[in-house]
Amino acid sequence: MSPAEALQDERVQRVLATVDSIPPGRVASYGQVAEEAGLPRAARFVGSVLKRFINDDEVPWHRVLGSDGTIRVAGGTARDQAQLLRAEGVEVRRGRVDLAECGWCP
DNA sequence: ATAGTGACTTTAC
DNA sequence: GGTAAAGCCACTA
Repeated sequence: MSPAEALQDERVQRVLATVDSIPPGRVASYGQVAEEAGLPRAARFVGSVLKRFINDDEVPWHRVLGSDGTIRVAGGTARDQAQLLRAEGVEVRRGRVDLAECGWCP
């Protein structure tokens, strides 16, 4: 494995680890996750990674939302995300989550 | 190396 | 409270 390859893989691993570290019943924004992962402004990158891992049951991608707690997901995936969040005890209203109540505080 | 793209964020209207 | 534009990072072609 080449160094560069390992590096980009490490970034992904970092993001996944951060998302996995989000406690149940809590949600975090892309920027928040990116910052904790060591990529202060790579919120877009975080989204891209999560998109690739939607089929992965080991990653709680549904706990990651927009900066205002709004679900920035396209398609029917948003409904699944809201449903998953509700199943964890997160109150989802009109495609939105109350960050003041369920926001992740690291 | 250049250009285009994306589940973002912030500021302004 | 929506819509628009610019800025940001990393990836892919």
